[in-house]
Amino acid sequence: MSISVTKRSEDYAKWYTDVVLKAEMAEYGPVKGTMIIRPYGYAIWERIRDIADNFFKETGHVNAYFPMFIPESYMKREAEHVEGFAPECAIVTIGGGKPLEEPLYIRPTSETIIWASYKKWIRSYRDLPILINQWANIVRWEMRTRLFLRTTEFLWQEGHTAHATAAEAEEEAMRILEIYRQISEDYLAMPVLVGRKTESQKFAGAVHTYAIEAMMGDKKALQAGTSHYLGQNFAKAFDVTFLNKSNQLEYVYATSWGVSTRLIGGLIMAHGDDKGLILPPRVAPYQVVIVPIWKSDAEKSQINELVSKLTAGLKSEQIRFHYDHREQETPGWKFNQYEMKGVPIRLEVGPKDVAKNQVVLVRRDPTNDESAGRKQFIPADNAPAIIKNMLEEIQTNLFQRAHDFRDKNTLNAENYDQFKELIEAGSFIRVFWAGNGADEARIQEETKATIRVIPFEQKEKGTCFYTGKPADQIVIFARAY
RNA sequence: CGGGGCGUAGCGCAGCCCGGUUAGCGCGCUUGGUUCGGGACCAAGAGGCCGGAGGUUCAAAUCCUCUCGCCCCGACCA
Repeated sequence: MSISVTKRSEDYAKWYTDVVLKAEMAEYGPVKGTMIIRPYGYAIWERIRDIADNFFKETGHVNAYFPMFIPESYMKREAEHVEGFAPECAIVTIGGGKPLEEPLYIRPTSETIIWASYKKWIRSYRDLPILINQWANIVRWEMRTRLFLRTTEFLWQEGHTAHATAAEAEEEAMRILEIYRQISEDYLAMPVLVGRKTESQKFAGAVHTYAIEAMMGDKKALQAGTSHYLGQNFAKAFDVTFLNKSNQLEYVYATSWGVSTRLIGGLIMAHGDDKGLILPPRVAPYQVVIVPIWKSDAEKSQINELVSKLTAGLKSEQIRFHYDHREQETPGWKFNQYEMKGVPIRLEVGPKDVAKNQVVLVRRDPTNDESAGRKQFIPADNAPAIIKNMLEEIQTNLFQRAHDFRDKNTLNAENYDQFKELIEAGSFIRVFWAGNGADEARIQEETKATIRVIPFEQKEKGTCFYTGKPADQIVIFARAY
């Protein structure tokens, strides 16, 4: 294990991989494109999972679990869906040593198997809505993989809801999108653009796809979560009807939505620096790490005494902490290690601190007042309260910095030449747009940039930068992960 | 699937062009001691059929052929 990571400015992709490996978040699995999520990385996922799960429960959703094997015939029911997913599916053809009568798809997403159940569950408008979420792993056979960002197997949650009206389903899709925005911005401190995807970018089988889109440290875009209004597409494919209040048979309206372990990749790239990870306090496995410094046994017991007072205070403030009293590592080694792991606040407790009843505090996040990485001395008795506030400050600071970075790197283009220049410099580009799918494909071909999102907030009208036609919407173009 | 790289100790690498007896280095690991406020030091150890198969040769980590795997860059995608 070398002692540092590749600099972000030297090779961003390498930096990213170095951080994932050296912060002990994940490592490569034996099969190409697979990933072993190590305890530290998994702890972050657990934070995200708990936060999301709470939001879902608060809005009336329940969890369930559907099988990972999907009969081939199910996959093929919805034409657009199978066309979109078939190329990236893994399929089981042998079971118990014998060829199977019907091949089994390993779920790339669970719409089909879930809607086969919904058909059995839904008779009347009184059975609606159904608001189910599942936490699961899924498999998509990607050609090009990267730890957390795109792996062959990944963890996610997928919500699948059934509604009596289009309006209600649309509302649901939007409600979830707003939850995703909050998770991303309020917890991961990762600012996102909220809006709709273009036809070419939408989910296979959806009527429309909504998404949150974030900017990474290299100014590329990351789709961080999607919420789909599926209309009656899956209800028709699986013949799921209900009797409405006027006793008429009608197809059910649907949504589906998901966020995945990709969020962890986003987290890394939104905040990390050349020393490694920087975690927002709200998702950090531990928000505070305490490193003792001692020489003699006498010092050791004094320090332990101070630390136990300290940790009692942290507990009562509900601050997650880790006391690293291992003696085989030196304090300096630990400092670097926890900076790599992005722990928001480090406390040092040594003999000098015992004498003054104080602790040394160092925060991980970059700050404008140059306190970043600088040691502050705080009274031990007030430490929990001070830390409590500082964690909030760190959370806000990280969001603000990421937000400023994105704004600074979001530029307008009036025409295609200007667009090409700006995209080379790497940034989000706001443009008036009146083009079609073919125009979008051509632009992608020529510049590698795609329409990331059509923001909901639309005020102005103008002239399309590409076609020159009058345009009533602004879209965001960028190169994406 | 196209282009590039890499497989030698747990990890990172050297050795390979120019074949030659016991295959090296750094980190990590073990034991003992000294250390500990920014990646400690000393001493003694453990650890490898050089990715796999075949060939050339008196002799192969090294040369040739085939093969497997992984990583990176491009076309598909959360």
